[in-house]
Amino acid sequence: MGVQTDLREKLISDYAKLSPQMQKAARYILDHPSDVALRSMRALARAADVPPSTITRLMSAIGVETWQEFRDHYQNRLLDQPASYAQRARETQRTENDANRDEHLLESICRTEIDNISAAFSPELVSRLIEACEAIEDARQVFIVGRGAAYPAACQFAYAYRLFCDNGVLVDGHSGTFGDELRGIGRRDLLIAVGAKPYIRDTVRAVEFARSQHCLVIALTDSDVSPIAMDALCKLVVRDTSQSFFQSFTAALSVMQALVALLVARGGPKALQRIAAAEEQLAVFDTYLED
Amino acid sequence: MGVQTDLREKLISDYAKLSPQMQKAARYILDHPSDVALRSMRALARAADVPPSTITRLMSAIGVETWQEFRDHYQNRLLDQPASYAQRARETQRTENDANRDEHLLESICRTEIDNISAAFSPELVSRLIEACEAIEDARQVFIVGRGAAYPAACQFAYAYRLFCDNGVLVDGHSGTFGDELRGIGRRDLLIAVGAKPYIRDTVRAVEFARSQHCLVIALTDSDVSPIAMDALCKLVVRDTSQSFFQSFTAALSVMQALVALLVARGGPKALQRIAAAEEQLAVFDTYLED
DNA sequence: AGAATGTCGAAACAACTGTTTCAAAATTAT
DNA sequence: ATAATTTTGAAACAGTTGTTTCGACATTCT
Repeated sequence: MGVQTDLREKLISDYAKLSPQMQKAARYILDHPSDVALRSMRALARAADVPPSTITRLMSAIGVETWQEFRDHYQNRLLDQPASYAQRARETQRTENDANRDEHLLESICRTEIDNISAAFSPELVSRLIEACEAIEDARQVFIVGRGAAYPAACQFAYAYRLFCDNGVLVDGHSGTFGDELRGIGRRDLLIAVGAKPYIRDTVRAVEFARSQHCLVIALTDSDVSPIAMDALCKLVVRDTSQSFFQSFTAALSVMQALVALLVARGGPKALQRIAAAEEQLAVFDTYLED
Repeated sequence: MGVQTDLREKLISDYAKLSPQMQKAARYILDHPSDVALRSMRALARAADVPPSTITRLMSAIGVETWQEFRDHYQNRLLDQPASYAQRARETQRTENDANRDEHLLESICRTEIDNISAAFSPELVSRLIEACEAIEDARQVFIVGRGAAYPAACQFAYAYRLFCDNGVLVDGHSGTFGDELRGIGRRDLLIAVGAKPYIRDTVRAVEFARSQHCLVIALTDSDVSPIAMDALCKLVVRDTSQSFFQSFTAALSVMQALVALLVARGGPKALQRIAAAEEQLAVFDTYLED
């Protein structure tokens, strides 16, 4: 065969020279290559939020005669690339060098992560999540605490939550001593505490302090008998099983994100409106890069 | 519905009971499964030398409502995805209108998250992860930057990395102006940048600055043409598909954790030794709660 | 300022999609 | 052989496909 240029590479290299709309289309194609092979052009255009004509224009822009040609290329790629499981199995049978030891590790990490996530969305957890939502909606102030490896999950929730509610406080100790942010916590408030074994003193102390002030607690932790979950109104127990030395906080993060999604969904248009306002404010601060 | 019947098996078991023309069609399908996924029904009929109506009749004969359903099944098999989570997610969204709307939402979030994770551990990403590892091992200093919603993922990596390597620097702007930590960055160093659309200016600037100082970049982002991935040594592209308004950083976090696990595994006993030392040091500070 | 250029999306197009209908043909039972 | 039944493919269908066209809009240049 002649010069079989890889259209994907072409798309990347020409990307900068394309018009904004074409970039949008090109980007979607790069991010969803299998859609090109399996779906129709119009369906792809719809998914990429672009009129069909943009796709056609993109074709001629990258020197492809017709969509059919482009699609064929992607279909062949899909067929050439053997089913990944089969491929991996073959590689496994080769001599055990370091490279496929790494691959094995990653594969088993993947499985574990998926297990952790599906466990986190079990029916029981789902109903507890809804309870958690109701508690958050009723709270005056929502404090979020998570130290060490649990900090990212806490942080994630606090960031998203603050985009549509102004009563969220992340207890991270950045403003002086840790726990400073908890001053004034009381009966009508709520503390969301995140942490798994080994439990960090600060987190446990924060929970105990909150309880002493009659503040309700939602615990996102690794066990029903975790010190963080003591006397909690709502215990969100997730797995942190991991192949490596460290615990995995993937499930915890996922649950945090789900909690946010639930709150927004229940908040209705009012919540969306607040998010829009928050984004506008960020735009004023020139936070984002415009296209 | 819930029963994941393999249509191929069904075709074989029912083969004897089919009419001659249908057998002809069934036989072609069994011999050319990828044609089902990639070509149109009429094209398939033409190739099997059978009128289109025979295919339709075959569908109802094996208890399949529509050709679309049949084709979807084969497409998913081609993609090596046991089930089309994304599509089912769409279906659940349609039927939701009741009080169990929350449960439906959570269920579809779960599926999307699992999809994102499995995509993040595809063979291609796995080999890129190993490349990333090598780059990290060779680097003098490792800077990690991630703003906004990407901060937790960056934070996670930095925290874990610091437990067994002392050349990691989290660029978070806590110590004065953002980017201050980048001073002195150079040829032998490495920057790990995390971010998805909408891209935050600070992150892009950090990447550009690093590049200008001839520092290598590893990008953990949502597209090959993301501004963060420009000229990156290694592009770790993960999905951030989400049911809610916000992007999901679950896959990004998971990849970060996997990177740490890989580094530790490759580091051998020396790495474990350093972790032990770090833990001991934390114990001295009375960080953890003992049992 | 106005002209030239590039970009964009709605509409129109013929071709093709998956499906249904119906009468002819082939098979089976009587 | 004749009636009853099944099997078959052409034709018609409404909807969708990929592509082209054209006027509106925005941007750049003079």
